[in-house]
Amino acid sequence: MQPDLRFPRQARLKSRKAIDALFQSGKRVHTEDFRAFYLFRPSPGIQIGVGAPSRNFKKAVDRNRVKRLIREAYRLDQQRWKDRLQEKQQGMDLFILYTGKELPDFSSVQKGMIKLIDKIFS
RNA sequence: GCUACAAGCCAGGUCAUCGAUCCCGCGCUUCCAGUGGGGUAGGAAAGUCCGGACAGCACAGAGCCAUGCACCGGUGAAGAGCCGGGUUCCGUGAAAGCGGAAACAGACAGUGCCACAGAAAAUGACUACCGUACGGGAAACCGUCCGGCAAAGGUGAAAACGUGGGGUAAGAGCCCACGGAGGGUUUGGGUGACCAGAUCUUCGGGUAAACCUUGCAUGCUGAAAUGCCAUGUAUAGUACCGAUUGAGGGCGGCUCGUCCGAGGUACAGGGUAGGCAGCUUGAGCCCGUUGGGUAACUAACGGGACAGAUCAAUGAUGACCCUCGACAGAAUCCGGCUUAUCGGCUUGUAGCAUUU
RNA sequence: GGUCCCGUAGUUUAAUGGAUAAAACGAGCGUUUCCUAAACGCUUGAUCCCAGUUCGAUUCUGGGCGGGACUA
Repeated sequence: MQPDLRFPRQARLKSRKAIDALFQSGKRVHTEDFRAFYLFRPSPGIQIGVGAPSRNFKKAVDRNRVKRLIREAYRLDQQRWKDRLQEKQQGMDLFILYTGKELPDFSSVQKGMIKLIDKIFS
């Protein structure tokens, strides 16, 4: 069966308030190139936001590129996240920051995301 | 054909799969899910350096301050932009000319400053030159005092109109000729800056991106503006000021005028920070034809295309082709300027080579 | 998005338009000590970049680059 690869507005972290709360009280996890803030909540579903610091990427073009790669990697692999959440019977808010200094390519972002999942759910 | 310069233009393409956002249609009337179609980064989107539109501030008054601009004409909504012209300077040249550059009002309104060097850096006098007197000496001449003078010397970034002649004790725009510069009056040409000339007069630098003077202009704040809806709290506490004897405020500052005016300021603390409008089609842009203008630009007609997100879309992956892809990402919108930029195309100018 | 400020040795500060750019701390070397510290002496090293104004710019003007603050 064809997996659902859509990435509608509801799946994104939309509220500034929610983002502030996530940064204030969410848990954080690091891998070598990523940092994730996350917060489990009882209501089902997942909302995700992405970011790239202007400290590491001075040009807006590069920041856009990084954010697009992360978003795309999540979109194509979102079933993996949903399955894990299904096991825990919870929903979550998630914010992923790219903290590496070099502009990544798509496959390295994909690998990094898989490491993140393992770290968060282990 | 190659090279250099200038101006203008383009800013990899195609296919497949999976997405995002906006608009239109279908969907059950609306909404939602779903579904079909279409649009979706730039020449600089950048810097925020100028100029506006738009919005708000009760009216947007007077004076002073402050700020900005600074040859003339045109263009345009406007400008520190653009176009044309003038002047000055630079390059080239025998010259005519050609090419380039310029924050280009005033140093004859006033004040300040000009290191080192030099006598002196602005009513100049060290050496030198000249004269009288006195002293010495046979004389040439030397010394001292007083006076004259500003040609010569050296210093410096800059030294007191230049050259030649007359003149004189020695000299000097002191006088004359030619030339240069400033000011007044005036004639002709030009819309004007200015140019050409006449006449009188003056001749001691530089610096205004030093203060300043003159002329002109400017109300301020910026889409986190602003309007509306929703949610929520505390109409509470402490201190000071004030209520017609007026606190405080009225969007650069001060003063005056005028208007509003019953609350204001500080401390501590509490709450909200969600949505809609503004928001994308406008003094618009591009192409073509004709007309006007040296040009910038403009008029008429015909045709064409227009991103609209709001935690923030405009993308990802794969394949193929080629010249192997630079700088770079909209956030209210326009007109300019500046800066970044791989490669390519067109036109013009100059030089070189080749062919006829 | 908007408004504003600042760039001087490795760091923190100075310097009327006059250049040999000053000081403290630091760093390096030396003296002293059995060794270290302290002390003393010596040395090192800078005006963010490009133009312009001026005889002459750290300073004045324009442009660029970099950093920072404020703003519902």
